[in-house]
Amino acid sequence: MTRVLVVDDEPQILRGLRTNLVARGYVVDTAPDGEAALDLAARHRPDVVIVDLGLPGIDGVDVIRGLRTWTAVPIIVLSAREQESEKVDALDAGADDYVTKPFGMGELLARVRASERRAVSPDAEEAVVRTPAFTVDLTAKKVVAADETAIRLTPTEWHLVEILVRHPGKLVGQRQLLQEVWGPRYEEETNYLRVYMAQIRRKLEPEPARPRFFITEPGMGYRFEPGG
Amino acid sequence: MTRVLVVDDEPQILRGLRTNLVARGYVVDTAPDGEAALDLAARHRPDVVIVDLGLPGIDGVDVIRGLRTWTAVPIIVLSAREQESEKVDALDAGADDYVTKPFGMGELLARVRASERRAVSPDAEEAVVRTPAFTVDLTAKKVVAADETAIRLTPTEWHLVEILVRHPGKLVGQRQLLQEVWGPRYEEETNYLRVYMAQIRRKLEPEPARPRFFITEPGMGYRFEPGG
DNA sequence: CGTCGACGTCAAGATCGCGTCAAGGGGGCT
DNA sequence: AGCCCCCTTGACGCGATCTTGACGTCGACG
Repeated sequence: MTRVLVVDDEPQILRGLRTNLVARGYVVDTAPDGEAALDLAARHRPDVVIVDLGLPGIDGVDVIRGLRTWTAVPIIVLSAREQESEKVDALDAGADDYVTKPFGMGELLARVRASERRAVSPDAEEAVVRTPAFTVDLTAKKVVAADETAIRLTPTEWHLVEILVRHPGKLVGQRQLLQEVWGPRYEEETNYLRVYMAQIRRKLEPEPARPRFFITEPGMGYRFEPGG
Repeated sequence: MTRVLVVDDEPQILRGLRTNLVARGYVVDTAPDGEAALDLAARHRPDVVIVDLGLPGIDGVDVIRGLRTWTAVPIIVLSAREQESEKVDALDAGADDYVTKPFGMGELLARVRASERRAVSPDAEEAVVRTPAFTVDLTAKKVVAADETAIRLTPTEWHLVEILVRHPGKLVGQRQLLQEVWGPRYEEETNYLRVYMAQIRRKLEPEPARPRFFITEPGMGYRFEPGG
């Protein structure tokens, strides 16, 4: 399941893209302006972002910069402007691709596929992490306890678990966690981390009061220890 | 140093691209056809490949397929053909980007930069410093004793250890330590250093009273000696 | 031999960060 | 429209960590 965020101020284009993408099996979010786009991106964590440069309010290039402060998600730019300086600015701000309107839907879809392929390929291996108490399947986005029962995680819980599990043994700073899960404006809300780490431990740790796998490093961050 | 492989059958374009890329500090290989391209790619392992679709002999799309059998190197396609089906084929064969001729050099360079940026980010190097008594993992922010037991450091302790370990064998002034850990207003508080160095030695030195690794240079600062 | 400066040690109070609980509100699904 | 789940937010207690001061030790130097 690939989630695509489309940002454009023209309702027709938005509708056209949504229809085509949904028909290909994508899950689609749409945003009419930059504000909504940044907000949605932080909450829904799209796998690909398609953004129009000519937006009301925040400029498209600034949307790209805003995203790039905290995520490496592939960004495809749409634009009616042919000027080379526009393209260079958008690409150097962190965009991955640039398509000029009018564009063919087939081409755009092919570029989306290329973006997906790039993002998924590096970690295709070893998508399952096992511990003595539970198993995390990163591609299926599932957690299974040692006794084979499935464990349900909320989106936010999963997001945290995913980040920690992808860096086994490494300390992940609270800033980084907050930024990646909630967005760059939440770097100070260490409260969230405490609440959610407690919930995660309740669901995954044999003894939530004595964490073996999700270790707190006071004042610094959290660490996932696969060995326990 | 980034190595770029340019594949095109028109000598002028080849020369133009080489000149521009070399001027930007890239190392450039050129190939006039697909055979030479695949051969050069295998031998020189480029970081980015720029390939023209209209090649004599092997088709450009087949060059892409050939590369994709063994490498994930970013591939940028150049082409005079505007047809959408061409673009879709090239992208689905594994290309990352597609630029139609005539193209602006600034745009192409920006797309090369975008490719580079994507490729470099996922690689995080391991920074580990070993001594006979303990091992410091700078990326995981972890210290392990010689007997494999983990050693817990507080944030301040870790900060000090990190600075010293990153300058092995070198003397680090007390001013510098105080400034980096506590801030510029604490440059005179050499007390702090004494307290924390004592704690660090208690945790890491086999004989805290006779430091082997964290050496005091009276009146000047401290030094980390990996050999002990 | 005495003094002085710098360092190591220790202990106690203040502060900070963490885990926990619970209530409120909003959005999605039926 | 109603319900339920999830996210947000605040308060509280406890333990760990930081800060701070005092004291002992050692070596250099006069």
